[in-house]
Amino acid sequence: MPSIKDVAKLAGVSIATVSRYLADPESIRNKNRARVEQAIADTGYAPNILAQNFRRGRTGIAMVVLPNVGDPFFTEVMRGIAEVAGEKHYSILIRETEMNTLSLDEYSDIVLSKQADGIILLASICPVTPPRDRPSGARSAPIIVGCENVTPELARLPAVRIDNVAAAREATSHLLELGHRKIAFISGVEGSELTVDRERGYLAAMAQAGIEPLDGWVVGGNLTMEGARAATHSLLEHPQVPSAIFCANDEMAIACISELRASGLSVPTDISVMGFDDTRYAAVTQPPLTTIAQPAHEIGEHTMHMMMRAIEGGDIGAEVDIMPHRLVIRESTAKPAAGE
Amino acid sequence: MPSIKDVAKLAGVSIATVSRYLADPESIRNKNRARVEQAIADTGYAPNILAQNFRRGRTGIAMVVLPNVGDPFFTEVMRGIAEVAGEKHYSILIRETEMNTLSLDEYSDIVLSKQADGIILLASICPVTPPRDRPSGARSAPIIVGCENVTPELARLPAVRIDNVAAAREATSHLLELGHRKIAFISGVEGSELTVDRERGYLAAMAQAGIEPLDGWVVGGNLTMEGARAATHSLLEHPQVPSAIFCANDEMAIACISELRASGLSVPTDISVMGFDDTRYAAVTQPPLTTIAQPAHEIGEHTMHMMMRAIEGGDIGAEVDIMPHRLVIRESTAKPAAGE
DNA sequence: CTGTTAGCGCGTTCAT
DNA sequence: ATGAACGCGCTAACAG
Repeated sequence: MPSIKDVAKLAGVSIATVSRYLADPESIRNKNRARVEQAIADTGYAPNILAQNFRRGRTGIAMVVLPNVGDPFFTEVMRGIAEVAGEKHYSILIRETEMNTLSLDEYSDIVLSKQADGIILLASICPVTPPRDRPSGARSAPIIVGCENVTPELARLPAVRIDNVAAAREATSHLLELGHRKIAFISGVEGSELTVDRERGYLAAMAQAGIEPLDGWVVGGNLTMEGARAATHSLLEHPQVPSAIFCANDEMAIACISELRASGLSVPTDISVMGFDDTRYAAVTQPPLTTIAQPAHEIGEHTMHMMMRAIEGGDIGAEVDIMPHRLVIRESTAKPAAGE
Repeated sequence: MPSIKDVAKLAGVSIATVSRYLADPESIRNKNRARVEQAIADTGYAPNILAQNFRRGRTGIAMVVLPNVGDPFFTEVMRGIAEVAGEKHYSILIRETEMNTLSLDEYSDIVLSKQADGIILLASICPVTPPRDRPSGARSAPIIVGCENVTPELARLPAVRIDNVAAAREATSHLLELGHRKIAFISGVEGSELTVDRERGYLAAMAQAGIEPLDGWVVGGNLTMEGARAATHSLLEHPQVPSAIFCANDEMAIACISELRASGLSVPTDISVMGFDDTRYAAVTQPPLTTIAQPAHEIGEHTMHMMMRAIEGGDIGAEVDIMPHRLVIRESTAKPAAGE
């Protein structure tokens, strides 16, 4: 592994000249540039990024923490992140947290120990660990919340997301306008603000229509297929089986429909199902899913832009970037069956 | 940001002692250990991983290169990789290549420049760039092929995958046994061995049944939904519309079914559709998908294990780890309609 | 424009 | 068991 020193020696210049060439080839004399280029070719030299990063005190890595890499919505957000990251030669490091939630302090340690320059939280749960007392002068690490605010503690962090309350309210209203009154809600991960917000929107719409959801109509689904299956079952065993089910994401809606079908029910004839996210599966599901579209890719792009501004020194305070959402009506929702 | 020096000063010991404590807390005297621990707590010290890596000459990162992060099959492989990586404190860096294929040399540079300790190629295309002449003594970087062999040039690389030829042959045979004779194949990415292998399996089964596929029955789908849509269209416009379509992955099968439905055809009554991968969507699709199951998670685990062995010095040669596959019959395939 | 020098934080000899 | 000193590869300050 040739180092900058080998190149310098071979080219007959100092290592500083080579270093300058690397930073800006135009900054050295033509004559030397030619020799350096030749030496680089001859030695097969590639700069040691480890050393570069060490010297610069930065990693060029943004860490993305999310509950579930498999969710197509998150995937699309990640794509947006990766796209703008790539332009600026950042890499992104994915960390799937699933249930082992880290505290904010642990995330800070990650940045402080230079594993990453900053952290993007995608709808992940941060337990309510009170920030440890830090020695004075410890700058907090750049942390940006993508998609959703999570625990209340994070509410003051910079974020890029849609207005979940409003979106969930619109979704519920759509069902209401169709004539449904027995509307259930399969929520997300216990304790996440994302869930709280969407549930709040659901409850608000119901309240506005003068309906009080029965006990058992709001059930946790963990944003996963497995969770949604169990939730759907419990809904079907409810004394008042709902005529419409609003799922907090598409993933659950797909599993919900599958489960309904397995129970001999047809969608939307017997039960309407509504999703959230508008992932690429929403349109190909049978029946195609009525859902709330989020601009996933753009959310990712905005998040990473904000992150880079934060890394590169700008204090971005607690800026919150609210992105637009959109109700997409397809075929999984319809008027309730007569008699409902 | 406190450094090891600050801790040493506060504890009244040398930095070497602190360094030893970090490597093995038992290796220093009780008295000193207590003082070091206290000093670490007081300063809020966390080792600078950038410096550690620089010193050790390794990144602790494995780079995963794949064409499409959104594909649930790859996602599951990545999960397997990440799982075993995490146990050994490796991180994984995802690089989506889409169409901008890198040459093997460029991958080598990535490792040589210490962006990563090794590279895992997941069904990505490597263009046929002849390896650049390297100065003597340049060790080749650890590269492992997960899932599929890609270009013929990579055939000699260590790999973890199923027997794609055999699997595709079984899939096709299943259709044949049902009574189909007009069987089409929507293949993957042009130029990838993965495609070649599955196509070879398809052709072998057809040949064995004494059928020669018509021109236009084998059409590229790029492994994406968009590609599959177009491919399905072209199949429907074929003078001899097939009675069964074998898709090289589930993603395409799902889009294919959706497209068929949009054209007023029903699956499997009018046309049978067969997938490949058995992702988690396969079971919830309507109708549930007949497909070939690959042990995605295990493929990921094996791949990462192999990678770690390679990084940690063992020469693993061109070891190939063939994993088992399984035909999963669900409801998207059936006997052809009468008259076919 | 170029070379010399210092030092980033850590692991690792060598002494002691 | 511990401390002093060196160097990993590179960039940045300064002097020329």
